[in-house]
Amino acid sequence: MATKPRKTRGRQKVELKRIENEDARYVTFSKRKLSLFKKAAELATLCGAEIALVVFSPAGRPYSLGLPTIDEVFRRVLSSGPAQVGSGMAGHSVVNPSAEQCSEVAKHLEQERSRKAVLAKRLQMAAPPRWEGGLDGLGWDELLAQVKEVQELKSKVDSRVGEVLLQGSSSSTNPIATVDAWPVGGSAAHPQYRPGGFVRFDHGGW
Amino acid sequence: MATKPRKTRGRQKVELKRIENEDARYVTFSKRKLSLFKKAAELATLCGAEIALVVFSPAGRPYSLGLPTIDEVFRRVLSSGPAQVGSGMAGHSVVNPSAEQCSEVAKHLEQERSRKAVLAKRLQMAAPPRWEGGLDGLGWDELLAQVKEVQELKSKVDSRVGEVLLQGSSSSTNPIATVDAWPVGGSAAHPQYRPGGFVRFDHGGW
DNA sequence: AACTATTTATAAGA
DNA sequence: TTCTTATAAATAGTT
Repeated sequence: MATKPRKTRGRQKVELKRIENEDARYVTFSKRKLSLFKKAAELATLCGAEIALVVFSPAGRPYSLGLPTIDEVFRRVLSSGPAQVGSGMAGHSVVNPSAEQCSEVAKHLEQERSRKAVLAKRLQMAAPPRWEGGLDGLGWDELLAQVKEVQELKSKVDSRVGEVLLQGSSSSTNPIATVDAWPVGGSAAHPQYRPGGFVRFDHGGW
Repeated sequence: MATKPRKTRGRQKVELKRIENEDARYVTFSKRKLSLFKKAAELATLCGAEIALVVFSPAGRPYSLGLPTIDEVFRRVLSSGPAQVGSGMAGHSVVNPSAEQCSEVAKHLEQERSRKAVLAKRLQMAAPPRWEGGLDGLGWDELLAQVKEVQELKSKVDSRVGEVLLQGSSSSTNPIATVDAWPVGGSAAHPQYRPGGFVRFDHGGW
């Protein structure tokens, strides 16, 4: 009988060098970024590891993930116990922090919050910073600060994204969330919150 | 004939929750951390993405990866062109930065260097910071600063680690490098540089 | 640390 | 971009 005509060649072994074809590079970036975040989230959940991950797309768009949440780290510092990190954010116990500790943390949180507000506005006003061009005027400290701010701004949603990524197991028909660190266009790319489900961000292609 | 006695049960589907058995958790952490870093390095190489990744082990040991190098980012900012990131650090062209830009960057680098020296010493003196306990006295800013410093301190070696990870393809018999963000014991865990090869860090088991 | 049987990730193609 | 399919890789459980 005739040789069976394969529908695809299956996964091909790929050379570890820059993908020159732009379309292919974009597609690969999207796919691999997603699974990288997924793997990171899995590592955090399975092993109780803390993870911070920032990825800049070839076009300069930032994506970030932070586990656990900033606030959660705070609680852990307060409780200063061995504290379970493992199963996501669930089941964490705060062991009666002293009044002094509380005010200390409250102060920090307050500072962070106001700084966030300022920077959030600034980021919305300014064109999205890119690695390609437009960074000439910035010093290293400013670059780092910007990355840091992005992480902070996104930490909350990111932690939820982490949960979502973990839910989306092998057989996922679910849409899986990715994070766009800041609004890309003027209005088209705002995050869409879904009450009972997960947080999804449009990221304008990639 | 008799049923073939399987040597192993093969890979088992695993539940996405904290691994309670300590030994298994450590082993899994080691394995998965390695491949996470590998995947990150691959994404950077294949798609020209910039990546920063920090992982705290369940015991609080930090591992980090930064692609490309801090210095490289600097050069890219200077040249402010589209700049190729793809194939690692190779083939990058600096397009004649102005004298003003040079001194600007030199200043920043100088600052970073002195801060590094100070913090490197401090980190060596102090017990390795852990998420579990011992962080009560630190504010959020200090925590972040510490993570940041770690990233900076390791950026150079990390970029090399990235290269090594990429070389170690499927059939790797090569030892593969991991990064320990700071010396663990008093003297036992210093990085071992190998001129022509790669950088390897002992990380005390995991 | 090495070994396999399986599960996952993914390169191509549609 | 999303779905499919064949194959490359990652990895859980053992030794």
